Amino acid sequence: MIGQALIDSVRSTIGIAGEPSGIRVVCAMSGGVDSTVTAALLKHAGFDVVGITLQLYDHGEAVRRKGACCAGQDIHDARRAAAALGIPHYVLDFETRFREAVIDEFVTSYLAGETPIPCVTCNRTVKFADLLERSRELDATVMATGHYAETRARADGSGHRDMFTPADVGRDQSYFLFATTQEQLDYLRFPLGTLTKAETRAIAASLGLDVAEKPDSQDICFVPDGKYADLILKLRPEGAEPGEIVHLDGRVLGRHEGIIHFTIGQRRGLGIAGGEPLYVVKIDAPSRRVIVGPREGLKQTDIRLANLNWLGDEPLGGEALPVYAKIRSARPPVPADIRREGGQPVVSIRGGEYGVSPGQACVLYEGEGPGMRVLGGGFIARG
RNA sequence: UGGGGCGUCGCCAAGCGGUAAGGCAGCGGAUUUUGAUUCCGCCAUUCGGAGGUUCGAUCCCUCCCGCCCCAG
Repeated sequence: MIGQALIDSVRSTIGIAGEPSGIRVVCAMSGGVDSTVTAALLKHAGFDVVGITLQLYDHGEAVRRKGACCAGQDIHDARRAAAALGIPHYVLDFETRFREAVIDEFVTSYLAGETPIPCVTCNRTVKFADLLERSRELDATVMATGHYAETRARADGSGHRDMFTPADVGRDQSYFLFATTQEQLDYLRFPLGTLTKAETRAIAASLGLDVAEKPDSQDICFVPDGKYADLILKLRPEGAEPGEIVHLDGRVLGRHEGIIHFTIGQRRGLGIAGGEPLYVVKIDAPSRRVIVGPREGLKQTDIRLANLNWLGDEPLGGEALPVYAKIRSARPPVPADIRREGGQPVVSIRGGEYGVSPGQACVLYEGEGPGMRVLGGGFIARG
């Protein structure tokens, strides 16, 4: 059952004055628990909900996969959930767009010796650009997704919204949302941001949703069995160019079957036994070399960012601004300073960080602890 | 073929008479809307080979095999 308090919370999250039935909300439905509950909450709160599911990649091989999304079984789940909720539902074929914007970039990035983060790419292109445009075409006032993050209207009456980390810190997905522009943020809503995952599941169960027990998604959605390298090799066989594994001190320790198999900070899979564990410290794409060294060799303080999405109140200048920076999804933000240096944003991690991988995201926060404001972020650049 | 040293899991390495530590690598699992990291678990009935001494040997003795070093 859904109580009045929860309904009020959902209405508050949407934050649009007026009768809910007169407010159209497009809800992105992946077929998973989170987005299904999001749609259900919106419906129960009285909004004019339209469900949209994107078909993103080949639906043949992913039909029975656990933890996938946006293909095969998940689309059926979404459609069925929408029918059960009594809301209109559309499935949009975004396969071509997804392939060009997300998969191709993913492959190119790995071949360049970087470690891409496709979830961010997908959010900033397919979901929050293309899908959002469709949502506007459908005359929706806002678009909602099942992400765990919060947005709130800015108190200055500007109509803009700020993004914050969610109530369930363990499920914080702000790391994957850093590239959301101010304009997109103003249009987006994340109704689950005030709930915990456990509460979401409980709501799904109490509403008798079929997806209540569905496993969480994990791994890269478009990679069938976790073997992302197989996908790259299928599309670009040259990714299998072997190369040398070289120690920081210059010794050649062995060979590898392609730089696409490695990411900075990686320890396992090197197949090299020594006195102490070795980590990938650097990947040199042109020479196909994978440089390894002790853990201490991973330490880095200055990080240059590419494609900065800045959500702060004041423009970022040459003066250092204290922030908290998060360079990987499963680690808390750490104290840092950000400034522009010759136009390019540079983040200085005060205590240094280990395993800074080009291609990954460096997300910036204001303050620390629960409910941190997201100041945007950028992709970690090489060098 | 004079002298000395060494040979223990794929790699490194303890044990030196009482019934095989540990690290690395590997494998499996947990965690994770990316890749990683991290954590947990597994991983030598056997100590180069053959004999001998002993209640009992990887540890002592003998011989053989294979490396390494110093001399030549």
